[in-house]
Amino acid sequence: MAVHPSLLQQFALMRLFSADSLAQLAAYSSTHAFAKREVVLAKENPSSSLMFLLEGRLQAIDFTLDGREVGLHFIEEGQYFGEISVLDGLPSPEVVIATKKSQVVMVPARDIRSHIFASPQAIEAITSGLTKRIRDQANQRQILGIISPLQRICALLQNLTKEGKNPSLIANAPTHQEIAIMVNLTRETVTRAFQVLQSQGALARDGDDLKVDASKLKQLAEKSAD
Amino acid sequence: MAVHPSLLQQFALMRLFSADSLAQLAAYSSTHAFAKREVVLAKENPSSSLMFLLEGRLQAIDFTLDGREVGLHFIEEGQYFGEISVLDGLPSPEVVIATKKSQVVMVPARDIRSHIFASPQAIEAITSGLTKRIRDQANQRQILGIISPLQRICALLQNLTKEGKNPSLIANAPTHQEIAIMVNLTRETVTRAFQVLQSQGALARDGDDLKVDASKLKQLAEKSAD
DNA sequence: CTGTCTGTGTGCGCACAATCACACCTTACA
DNA sequence: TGTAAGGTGTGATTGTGCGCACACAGACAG
Repeated sequence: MAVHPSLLQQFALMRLFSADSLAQLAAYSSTHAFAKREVVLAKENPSSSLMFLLEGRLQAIDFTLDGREVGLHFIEEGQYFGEISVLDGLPSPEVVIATKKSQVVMVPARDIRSHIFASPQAIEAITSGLTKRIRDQANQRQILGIISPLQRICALLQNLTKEGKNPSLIANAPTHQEIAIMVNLTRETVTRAFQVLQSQGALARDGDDLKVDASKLKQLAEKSAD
Repeated sequence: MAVHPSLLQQFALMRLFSADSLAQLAAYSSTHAFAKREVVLAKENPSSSLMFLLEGRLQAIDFTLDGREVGLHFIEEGQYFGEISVLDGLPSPEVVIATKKSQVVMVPARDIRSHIFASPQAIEAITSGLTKRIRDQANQRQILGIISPLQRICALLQNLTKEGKNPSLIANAPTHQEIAIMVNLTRETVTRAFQVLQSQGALARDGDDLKVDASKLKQLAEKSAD
């Protein structure tokens, strides 16, 4: 329990609060370590917190009735999550799991909720975070409307390049399986699509990263007929 | 231009504002009529407004690169839409079209935005509206993870019954086509699935409405093997 | 250096939804 | 009342992603 206020200042959202508020929140916050594959946030979780990813990599997922995983989005270092429950007090709409060893800072919902609504800057930041989320989901939904698996994957890869700074590099590339559940495909189909992309020179592996040829990717994304 | 304040009071969100604010907003608001199929809100629309559906029925959709429609959600009488643009000032993430003759009330973004952030009740209502939207989208995404078309349709129908008050009736039932784009199927596949549901007694047409047997639907949704 | 575990590559057959084509039946409105 | 137009029903064909099976490579620990 209790972290140093400077830890919270690592995160853009928290920098919007006064030093007083920060100190107060820091007193109730805590850090937790998660091993790869571990569940960070479950759907039924009643004791909710606003969470910040200090280190590692997470994926928000859900499960269909028949037990299949569906991928919702990735969470990178510095991003926060769990806001939905904090804001409306309902159980989380998604499960968050660690795709690698991770460190998470948790700020209890009951402590931070009032601070958020009390600060004009904070509530603006939170709402614009929510609208971004809605835009991303709509965009992801649009990708699923594409018939061709290869094009779906291209579209997803384009999104991933946009999230990072470097448009020709995807750092800490997700596994084929992680990609597969994002675009409603099986791992095998992703593997096969990657073969094609690599043979076309649109994609290359570089250790944990993926090198991307943005223009070639765009071509393939637009028309698969070849 | 300029509507009567009592018109705005039709909508739950607007009742959170003071009489003064309402009168002010009403002065800048306007109503618009849309024919079936007409575009109510386009993606590029720069002059955004917060919009309220007074009468009729709308569907928020998007288009894939190859020109196919994807369905995002339905908008029923009394609901508002277009908040995303109003809040973050960016273009709309979706296209809204009228699925029947409709009446829409528009309140210009620049006028209402400050009122929203100034009222604690309003901003709470808006954020909980946003979180609901995110939950709905996540749920919809989960449905798309289901392999069996029939089960996908069952899951969607269950959602539609939850939205209305009567759990065994879907009023103003969408067309097969409108359903198809919601769950990534063709119109024909929806037609054929409906045959099955009707033969099982899980579904029955009643003019513009659909009668639903919730328990039978649930059974079918959980296991299609039959 | 051995064993285990996780991620990736690959072949093959089958189920099944997309696609195209057309017929039917309401509804709307000239 | 006639005449579109929009929505629905239906068959035949075909492409193709899924599923399963197994092989292989690298990482990591003991």
